[in-house]
Amino acid sequence: MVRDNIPKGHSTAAKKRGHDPAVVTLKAVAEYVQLSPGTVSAVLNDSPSSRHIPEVTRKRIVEAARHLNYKPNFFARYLRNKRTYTIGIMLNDIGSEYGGLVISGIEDYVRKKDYFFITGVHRHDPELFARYERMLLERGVEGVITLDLHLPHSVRVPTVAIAGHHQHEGVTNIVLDHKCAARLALQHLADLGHREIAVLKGNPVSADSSERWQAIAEASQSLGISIHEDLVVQLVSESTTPELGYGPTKTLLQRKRPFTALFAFNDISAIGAIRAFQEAGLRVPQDISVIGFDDIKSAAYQYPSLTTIRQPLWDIGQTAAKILLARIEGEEKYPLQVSVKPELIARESTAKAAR
Amino acid sequence: MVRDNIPKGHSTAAKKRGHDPAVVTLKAVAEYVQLSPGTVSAVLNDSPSSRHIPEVTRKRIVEAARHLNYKPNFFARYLRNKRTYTIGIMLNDIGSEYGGLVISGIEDYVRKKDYFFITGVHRHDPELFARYERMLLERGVEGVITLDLHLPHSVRVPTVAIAGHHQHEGVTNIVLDHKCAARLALQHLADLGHREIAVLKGNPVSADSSERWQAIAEASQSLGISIHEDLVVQLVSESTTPELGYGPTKTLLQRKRPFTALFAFNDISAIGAIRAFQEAGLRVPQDISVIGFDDIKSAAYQYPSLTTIRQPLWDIGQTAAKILLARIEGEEKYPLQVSVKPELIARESTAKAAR
DNA sequence: GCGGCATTTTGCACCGCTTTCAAAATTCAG
DNA sequence: CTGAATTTTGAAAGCGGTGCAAAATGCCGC
Repeated sequence: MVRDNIPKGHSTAAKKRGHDPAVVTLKAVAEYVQLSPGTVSAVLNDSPSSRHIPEVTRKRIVEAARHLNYKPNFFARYLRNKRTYTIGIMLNDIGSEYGGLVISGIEDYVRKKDYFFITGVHRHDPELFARYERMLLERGVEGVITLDLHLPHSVRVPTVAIAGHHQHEGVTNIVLDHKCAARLALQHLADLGHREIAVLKGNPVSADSSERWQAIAEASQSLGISIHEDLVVQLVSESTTPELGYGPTKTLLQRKRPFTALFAFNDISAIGAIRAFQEAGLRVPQDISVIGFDDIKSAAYQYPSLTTIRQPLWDIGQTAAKILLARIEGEEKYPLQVSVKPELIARESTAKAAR
Repeated sequence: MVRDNIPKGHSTAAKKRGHDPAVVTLKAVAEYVQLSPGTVSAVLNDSPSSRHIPEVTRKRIVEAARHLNYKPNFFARYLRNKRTYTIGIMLNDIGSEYGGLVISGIEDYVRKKDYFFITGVHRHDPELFARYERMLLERGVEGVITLDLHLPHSVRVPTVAIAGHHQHEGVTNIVLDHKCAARLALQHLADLGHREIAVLKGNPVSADSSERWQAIAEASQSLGISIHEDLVVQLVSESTTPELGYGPTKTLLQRKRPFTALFAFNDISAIGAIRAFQEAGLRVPQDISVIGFDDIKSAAYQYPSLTTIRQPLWDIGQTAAKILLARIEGEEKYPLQVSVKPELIARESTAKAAR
């Protein structure tokens, strides 16, 4: 497996512990231009106290800094300024399309504002959450965005909770309009003639599970569709792969209660559900219609392509970042809650009810 | 959309610039126990110089620290120790299953060792790479793992390049045995009677593209299968969704040259390809066999489930982390290259050739 | 009661940068 | 040519820790 080893002439971590002459400090620049560090610092930061520094000196300093390739030490600088221009993102898992889309929206915005982000992976485990919360704060994040998390308490920096439902001090919740989502989905199924509808209910550790289920229950009532308890299955896995929906759908089929449509908790579980149906010899959508949730990119490329309730995930990320950075930059007003609208994306996985 | 705004009594970033009395410093602990900061530091770090500190004092200090909830300031500490216990991960995109699996392997290992990781998102864009390289180094990463990247130069900290093919100073490359992979895939197809095989060739920005194609070309030769140039399509999108393979497969079909099997660059493009085939009225695997690459979790839940060449992605992440942390902890020997073996996972998307 | 040794504890310099304040240098009015 | 006004620069404190040389304290026997 291993092809080759070579010994290196110098150690790495050990080396750094002393003074590394390769790294250019402010003092080095100051010596180079024969001025004091204070003056150099003032010029390079264009600080108010540098108002009176003559143009020639200024230019001399700037050029020396460039020439020596001076990079201010991030840590030393923090010690004075208490700024890191960094936000923390607390998410379930790094490999899911859901999280990927949201982060992409966040990244795009914070990059434009010259901020950086670091991630903590909670995996819905309170201990992991606590660990990463500590690490993010230790590293000076100036704000936090959480994804799909029941925040146990408010964090000591400004926070935006995507899919957050508990109102903590200092936290903005960004939530989808679940009532609307449920209505869109169930109306769509009802219009196609479905009356016996099964539901994959989210794992309680997922932040949206309870609200979404609530909304489905209400909407089904008002549409006069009753959802039999035998047709409701709770997702139990914490996987972010189709496995999430595969097992529970098998369970559902075992119950032998007939149904013509399935409303899955999200697209990824819908994909697993379709797999389970097809293994059972049921065709989607001819025998069973399936509707997902989220509209991840893959949904459109499944066969059959997935009808789903779209969440504007990228925009949600963007919005979260925008609100957070505004607060970090001193804005004192912030929304307690931002509600976003879902959209029905009708594709191939839903069709007229068989009967 | 916005539900409510409230004004806050105090600003955030501004507040931090002064001295925040809420945060417990070493000095505060020292005052509390009526000892000097030096003594407290020595005890809390269990440093060699604390040898002579009596057990009672030691206990008193430790308890005070716990009681006051003292947390050493990460930045101040760095300034002395030059340690961050943090590695950087440079990856294409945060929402892909491929990257997710690798990171999961990395995370698992570094967490056990009490390290932390921060990510940079290069999106195969040299400018973005440079930007995030700077930011990671600025923030004191002690090592870097790159994923699916043509590293333009060696980094000034220990580096492990997953799917790295260029030998840079101080870099360990972890590579898959592509010859073996190509042989496994083509032999499998040949055994099923396929002779006209199409290939989705990776986008050149992907690190493995060239080696993989090379290996396929060689293996096909030695198996006596010739791959016609009309049956080779280059992936051009930089998407990490099935879209990646969908368009190119349409192109392939337009060329009208018959084939019975497709070897996709990876699973995600294979999924897009299958979609394209099915839209064209071609059944997989009855009309066309499709084989993917990577064995991401979703592969098993597609319909048809995907035959693929498995890369042990989680293990690769784990191995990368292990090698990197060993170097950071002072190990001077390290492998220049680690080669890992692929595996054929035969599922439903491949079958006997139609003719 | 005191020197001498061992045990505890304390200053202090430094990591690299920012910022204030005062001093030095220069210019200018009279 | 003097003194004030203005421009330019430097010295120093401090952010929060670490680590070491040196000081303070305690304890022993004589």
